Amino acid sequence: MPELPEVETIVRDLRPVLVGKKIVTFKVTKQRLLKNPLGQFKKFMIGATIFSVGRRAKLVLIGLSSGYTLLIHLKMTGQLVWRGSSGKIRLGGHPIVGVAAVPNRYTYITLGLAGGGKLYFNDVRTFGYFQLVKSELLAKHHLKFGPEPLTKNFTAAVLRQRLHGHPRVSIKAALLNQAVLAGLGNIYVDESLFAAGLKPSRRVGKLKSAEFIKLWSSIKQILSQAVRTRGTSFNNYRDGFGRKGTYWEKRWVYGRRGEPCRRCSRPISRTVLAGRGTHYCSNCQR
DNA sequence: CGGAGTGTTAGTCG
DNA sequence: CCGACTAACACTCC
Repeated sequence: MPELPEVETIVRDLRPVLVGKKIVTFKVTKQRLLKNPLGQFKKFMIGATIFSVGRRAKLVLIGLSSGYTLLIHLKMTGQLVWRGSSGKIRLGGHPIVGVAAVPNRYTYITLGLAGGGKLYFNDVRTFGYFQLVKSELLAKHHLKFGPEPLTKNFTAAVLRQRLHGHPRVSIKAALLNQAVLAGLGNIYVDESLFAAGLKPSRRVGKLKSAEFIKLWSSIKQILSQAVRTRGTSFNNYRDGFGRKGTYWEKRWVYGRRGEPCRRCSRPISRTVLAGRGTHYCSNCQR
């Protein structure tokens, strides 16, 4: 599930309940999900206090008083669920159909917090990971990512400059590349390209100046709308406040193969590009 | 039952 | 450099 808008939603929901809490236990039942030795996690997490919860690209960043930052990548199906001592739940990530309780059979990591709250990491496909990085090295670690599309620094000129190094790549593959631009995934690339009127297979080097500008504004518009609607949810996902992510209902092309285009009524096409299911309108997108 | 498809990313091969 | 493909894994849908 999680692309930029979903991770942003998760981070905003979890921040108020996690900041200021001290970690007292750290339990793992699938060590493959840890990118550092278990001993390091125990050493730098247990006893540490959480002082920040943030996001970079699709990573959740949890700043610790031990001088380390915990990086959590949810990949396809990762989910973070917080349960307070009163039993209140907040969660973010992929909904697991029919599995509402935590912990459950997909819970692989549990953080115990002072005061009785717990943070659970569930992951059906187990592609996600936890990684500890020294906070002072975080900036260096983040160099591999392109700019954040919802910040002021992200101008049309920046987008053009980032894409410039990949002239022969399809615009879809380029936008999926986190080194070009951080945070877009399969859904929002398809949606942004529809909004920009660009065929996903268009080569970056063939885009005109006006098309870069249209693409830039489309990316910003689609992503900010998705953040406002708390992201996209398949199935019956609900967040900890009982609300749904509703971008799914607003989508233009993703997952609409064969359905009439909302703009011109011709059927939405689906192909495979850059190894991903790709949805577009062959009439509205050129 | 079998095959296609699923929100990510790192890696290999040609 | 670049894209096609695969692998990591578990599950749903048709």
